[in-house]
Amino acid sequence: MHKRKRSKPAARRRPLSAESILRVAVAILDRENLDALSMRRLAERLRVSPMALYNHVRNKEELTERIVDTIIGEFTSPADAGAWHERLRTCFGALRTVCLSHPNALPLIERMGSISPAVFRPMEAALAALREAGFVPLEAMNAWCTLIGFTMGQLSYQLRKPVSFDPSVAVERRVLSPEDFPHVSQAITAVPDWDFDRAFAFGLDVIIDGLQARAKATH
Amino acid sequence: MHKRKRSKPAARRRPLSAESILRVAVAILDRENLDALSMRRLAERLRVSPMALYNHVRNKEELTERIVDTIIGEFTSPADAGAWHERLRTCFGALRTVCLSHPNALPLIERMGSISPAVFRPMEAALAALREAGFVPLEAMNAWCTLIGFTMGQLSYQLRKPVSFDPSVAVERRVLSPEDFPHVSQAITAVPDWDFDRAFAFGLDVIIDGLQARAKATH
DNA sequence: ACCTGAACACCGTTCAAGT
DNA sequence: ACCTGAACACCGTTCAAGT
Repeated sequence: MHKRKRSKPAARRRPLSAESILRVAVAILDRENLDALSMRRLAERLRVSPMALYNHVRNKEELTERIVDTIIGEFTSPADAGAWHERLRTCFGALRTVCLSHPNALPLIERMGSISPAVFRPMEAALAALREAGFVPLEAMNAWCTLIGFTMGQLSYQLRKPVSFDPSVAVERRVLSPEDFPHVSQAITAVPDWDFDRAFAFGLDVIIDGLQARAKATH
Repeated sequence: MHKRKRSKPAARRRPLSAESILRVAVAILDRENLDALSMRRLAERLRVSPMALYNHVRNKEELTERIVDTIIGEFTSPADAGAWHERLRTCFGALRTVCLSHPNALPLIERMGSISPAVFRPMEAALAALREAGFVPLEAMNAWCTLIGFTMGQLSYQLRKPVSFDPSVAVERRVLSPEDFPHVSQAITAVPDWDFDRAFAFGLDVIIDGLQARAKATH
């Protein structure tokens, strides 16, 4: 018989590893969505029994934490050179870009309980810039908290199920009446082309201006 | 026989209604957690078959959106009087307090796709103050976006599974080495008593300072 | 109009068994 | 050391049936 060696088991991959599991998991997340990421479907994609995964990952929670690590691991710190406020801008801009490249992962990022170096790299870069600006540790931590809160909070809005959050569809559906919400109504007609990039740049400028004023005040 | 009228069916409540369902659902959320909020457990608490719920609520998604509406509905707008920056402060402070009183609901709030007046009340109050400050609609919207992003993003950090996010436990577990993360390490030893209320006040001040500078600049 | 039980198609995970 | 199938205890939801 002319069977080729081991050709039958239908493209049975190289031995399962935490890396391959993680790679396929992120692929499911990016190409489908969060609901599609179940242990059973993941195993199916890897052509393996669901229980095989548990040899490489303790449980689903550990899997999701490692996914978050992998994603945040894509962040690269800004160069040490340049003005501190410029470094802050590129730091949080880069973090935002990473998160935007994996939009379905945001709920996992927001709810991660993990501790890995990856998570602290943006923090380290930001604190370095803030200390250089002259802030004492407490101020630097408060400033970091302001910047990361703003960045992630904006992303949360941007990546929400979009149609329904758009205030203009609320107007169409009559739940937002111009009598009860004059300013909201006026704002959405006056700003028909909402741009999250522009809003992020605006907010970052506002915060950095506020920080700069404080940095000068204490010097 | 001395059966009391209808006393047997074990405290079978008044007829099921969307209100009673919502009330019990929020109770489960507040006293247990998000995982405990399933249609089946909710029905059990209401002493009713799971399917009975579907006479009052289209599906679980509609239920969670109505929960978010109820919670955000607890927000009360600040009075129209006072300086615009003070009104902003009380507005976002009040919103934050509401969210903090239902800590397990934050993931639902962050992922709501709902449109109801409740959701736009804080926005209306903030835009009113911002317009009074002299911002044109686009600026006012950008400023709103900055403030709400910051507020919700901070809450997301504050309400994370706490132990594991605390950087100091990362140090204990050796994943955060002082050599690789000098500034993070220094910051957490220098600031042992982290206070989210203080951090929120700091961030709000920074943002409002930045906005105030802009408001003056254009006048 | 409202509620029910049975059933379906999913979950994550334990366990005993195989190599 | 790694993988498997069967089983358990859950989900949300459909459907046909009851009042």
